[in-house]
Amino acid sequence: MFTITYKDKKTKARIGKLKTKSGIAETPFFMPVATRGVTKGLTSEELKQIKVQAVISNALILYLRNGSEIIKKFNGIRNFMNFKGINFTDCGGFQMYSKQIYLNSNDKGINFRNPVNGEKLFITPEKDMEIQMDINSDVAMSLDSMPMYEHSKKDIAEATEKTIMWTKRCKEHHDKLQEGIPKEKRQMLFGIIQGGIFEELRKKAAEETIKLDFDGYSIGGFGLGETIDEEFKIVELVKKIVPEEKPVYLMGIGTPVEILKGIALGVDVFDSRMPTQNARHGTLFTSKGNLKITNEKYKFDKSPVDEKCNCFVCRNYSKAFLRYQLINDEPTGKKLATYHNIYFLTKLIEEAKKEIKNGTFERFAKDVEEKYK
RNA sequence: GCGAUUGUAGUUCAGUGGCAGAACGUGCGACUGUGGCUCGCAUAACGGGAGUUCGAUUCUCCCCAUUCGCC
Repeated sequence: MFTITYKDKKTKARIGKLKTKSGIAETPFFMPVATRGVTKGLTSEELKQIKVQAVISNALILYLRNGSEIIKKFNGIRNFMNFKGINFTDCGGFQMYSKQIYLNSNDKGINFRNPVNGEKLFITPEKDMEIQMDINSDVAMSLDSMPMYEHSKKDIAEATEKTIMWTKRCKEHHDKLQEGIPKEKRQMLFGIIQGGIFEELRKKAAEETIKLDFDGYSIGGFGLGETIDEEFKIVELVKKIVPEEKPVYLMGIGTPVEILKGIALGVDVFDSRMPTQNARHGTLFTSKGNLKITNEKYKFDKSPVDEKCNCFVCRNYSKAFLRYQLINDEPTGKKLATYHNIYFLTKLIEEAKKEIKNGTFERFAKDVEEKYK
């Protein structure tokens, strides 16, 4: 299911192949978010053009508007959105972070308010597995209880315990739902490891989760206020516990610097709404660092967003054009900005892989980090 | 020409005899496992002149401009 093909000599970086029922993706890779079955602004054909290998949609959000029910009739999201790469689904535990829909939770599951019709929804680990099976993604996530960064250590410890409990229930129910399905046609399941920035909590969560033998392991709960050092100290710790031959997914992380730091520690999969959201709000990745395209200084600038970028936006459009469309809230401006940011990140990781094969990855990662300071 | 009306940020409008407000715009920033024509901060104004008053953007007069009506 996961094989490592190259290993960096100086860092823990590695290249691998993740084999799913819909095909193979080469790790490490970055997944744009496709929460409702679409990456805002981009068609599946454009994702293919950019060579995006995988996207991640959201089981809970899809369920709220009957998406999972509709998708089931299509035999899965692959047919529904016509994206022929790998489809991940997020369980929706992260939506405990959303004050708009989250109500409360207990040991059995999570109460959400469906904003569409005001209905109360109780999501249990079992229910969540069923929704993700309906969506028929290639890789599903176990349901976790999302701890808030600002919560007390006691609260985070409780959320971590609850997550471990739910993770077990997810695994058992998921196995049951797939009984009789040949292994190569099964949906994979990743277990989410929580624990905040506390080493002993993360350690315990990681140890308990790996006992259940998941197809991969997800590190959740970052990008919410902790420092980069706090974050990667924990990533390093979790990586020491997870067996080397299992893929590791650092959930929600998507800045160029953090992705490269993750790769250096042996993380294989990333996702984030940051590149798409930032694009819509006018912050673009470039080979020289972040560029705020809406700044007045680009008003008459005929040059492309990034001279070194080969994406179709940079080959065909000027900064002035992109700025003008973005400050006027033109959907096409947002689309082009999104295209560029996703292309940039995807390409960055492709370059990182070449550098790993060359044995020059460490230096490459340092250079990029310098530019994003 | 006569009568009336209104002049406050770039725009549309509040308001006050004693520090002048909003919205939108503009500028800058933020955004990390949903999302927003999102969020945060900043910017900037009393048409001109005279008078009354301790003090006028506010009251009075004149001028200029606006809008409406009438000839």
